[in-house]
Amino acid sequence: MYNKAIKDAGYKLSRPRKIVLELLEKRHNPLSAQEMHKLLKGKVDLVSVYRTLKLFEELGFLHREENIGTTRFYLSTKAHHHIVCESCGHTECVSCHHSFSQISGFDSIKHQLTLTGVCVSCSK
Amino acid sequence: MYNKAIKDAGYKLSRPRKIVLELLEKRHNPLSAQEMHKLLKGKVDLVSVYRTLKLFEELGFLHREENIGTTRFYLSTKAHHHIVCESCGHTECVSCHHSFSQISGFDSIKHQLTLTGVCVSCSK
DNA sequence: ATGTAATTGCAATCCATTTGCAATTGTGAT
DNA sequence: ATCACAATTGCAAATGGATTGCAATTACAT
Repeated sequence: MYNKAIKDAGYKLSRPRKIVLELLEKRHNPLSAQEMHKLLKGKVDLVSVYRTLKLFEELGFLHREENIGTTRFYLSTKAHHHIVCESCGHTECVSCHHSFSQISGFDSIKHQLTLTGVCVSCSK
Repeated sequence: MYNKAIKDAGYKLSRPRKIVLELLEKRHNPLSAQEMHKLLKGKVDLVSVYRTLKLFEELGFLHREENIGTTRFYLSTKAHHHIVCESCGHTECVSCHHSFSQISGFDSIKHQLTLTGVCVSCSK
């Protein structure tokens, strides 16, 4: 569990951290800091949400996805991608089978893929 | 030329539009609004840069690329990708040969790829 | 139970981008 | 060329996401 990863890395398992982690585990789709803050109904300060997300990302089990306007975060042992419905926001995981490591003239290549479309229920 | 596209669409070929277009044509790598504003040394107001870019994008010959922190724009008849050096900002075009059209449950799929790395001269 | 360093919450700040509005300018008609 | 007027600009102010400073609080080792 991720609780353990936090403690093992020498960080306190504080109330905000437990609450944010719980939320992320319940809803396993990408969420923005603001969305989490709203969903938590004032239980955790927005600033603490940001700081918590930053820590989780550093610990390697939270990944970010830059969208238009905000950044969304999702819990996972490994980074992957998501396709987001433009109209209802529904997301689905898309496994990553792309390698960009052989682009000439560059080292340590990282990539981020943003996929958007219209889901079946919205296209009717 | 893009001048023609602006006029054909019924928009005025104003001084800021000419200047921004000229800059984008000269430097054919992605630039942020702020970078353009700086490069233009006060010749065009930052707000006008933003409005001009918005228009060019609507007209279809300017494309956006979301990076961490800012959005960069590049002139092209068709969208493609770029790899950006994390340390010096140097960019290079990467042609797009990915098809994501067959993801089940989604229509009208669009994608945006962000590639970052460290270029040869910076990795020394 | 206690001490203390880590962490929180609030306010204030930062930075990219957008909006309101009066002044200016491009363009088509005269 | 000049005119007339809508489109467009530039400034100032506002917005919105994210970050920072700091005093008060809290997790946790002892």
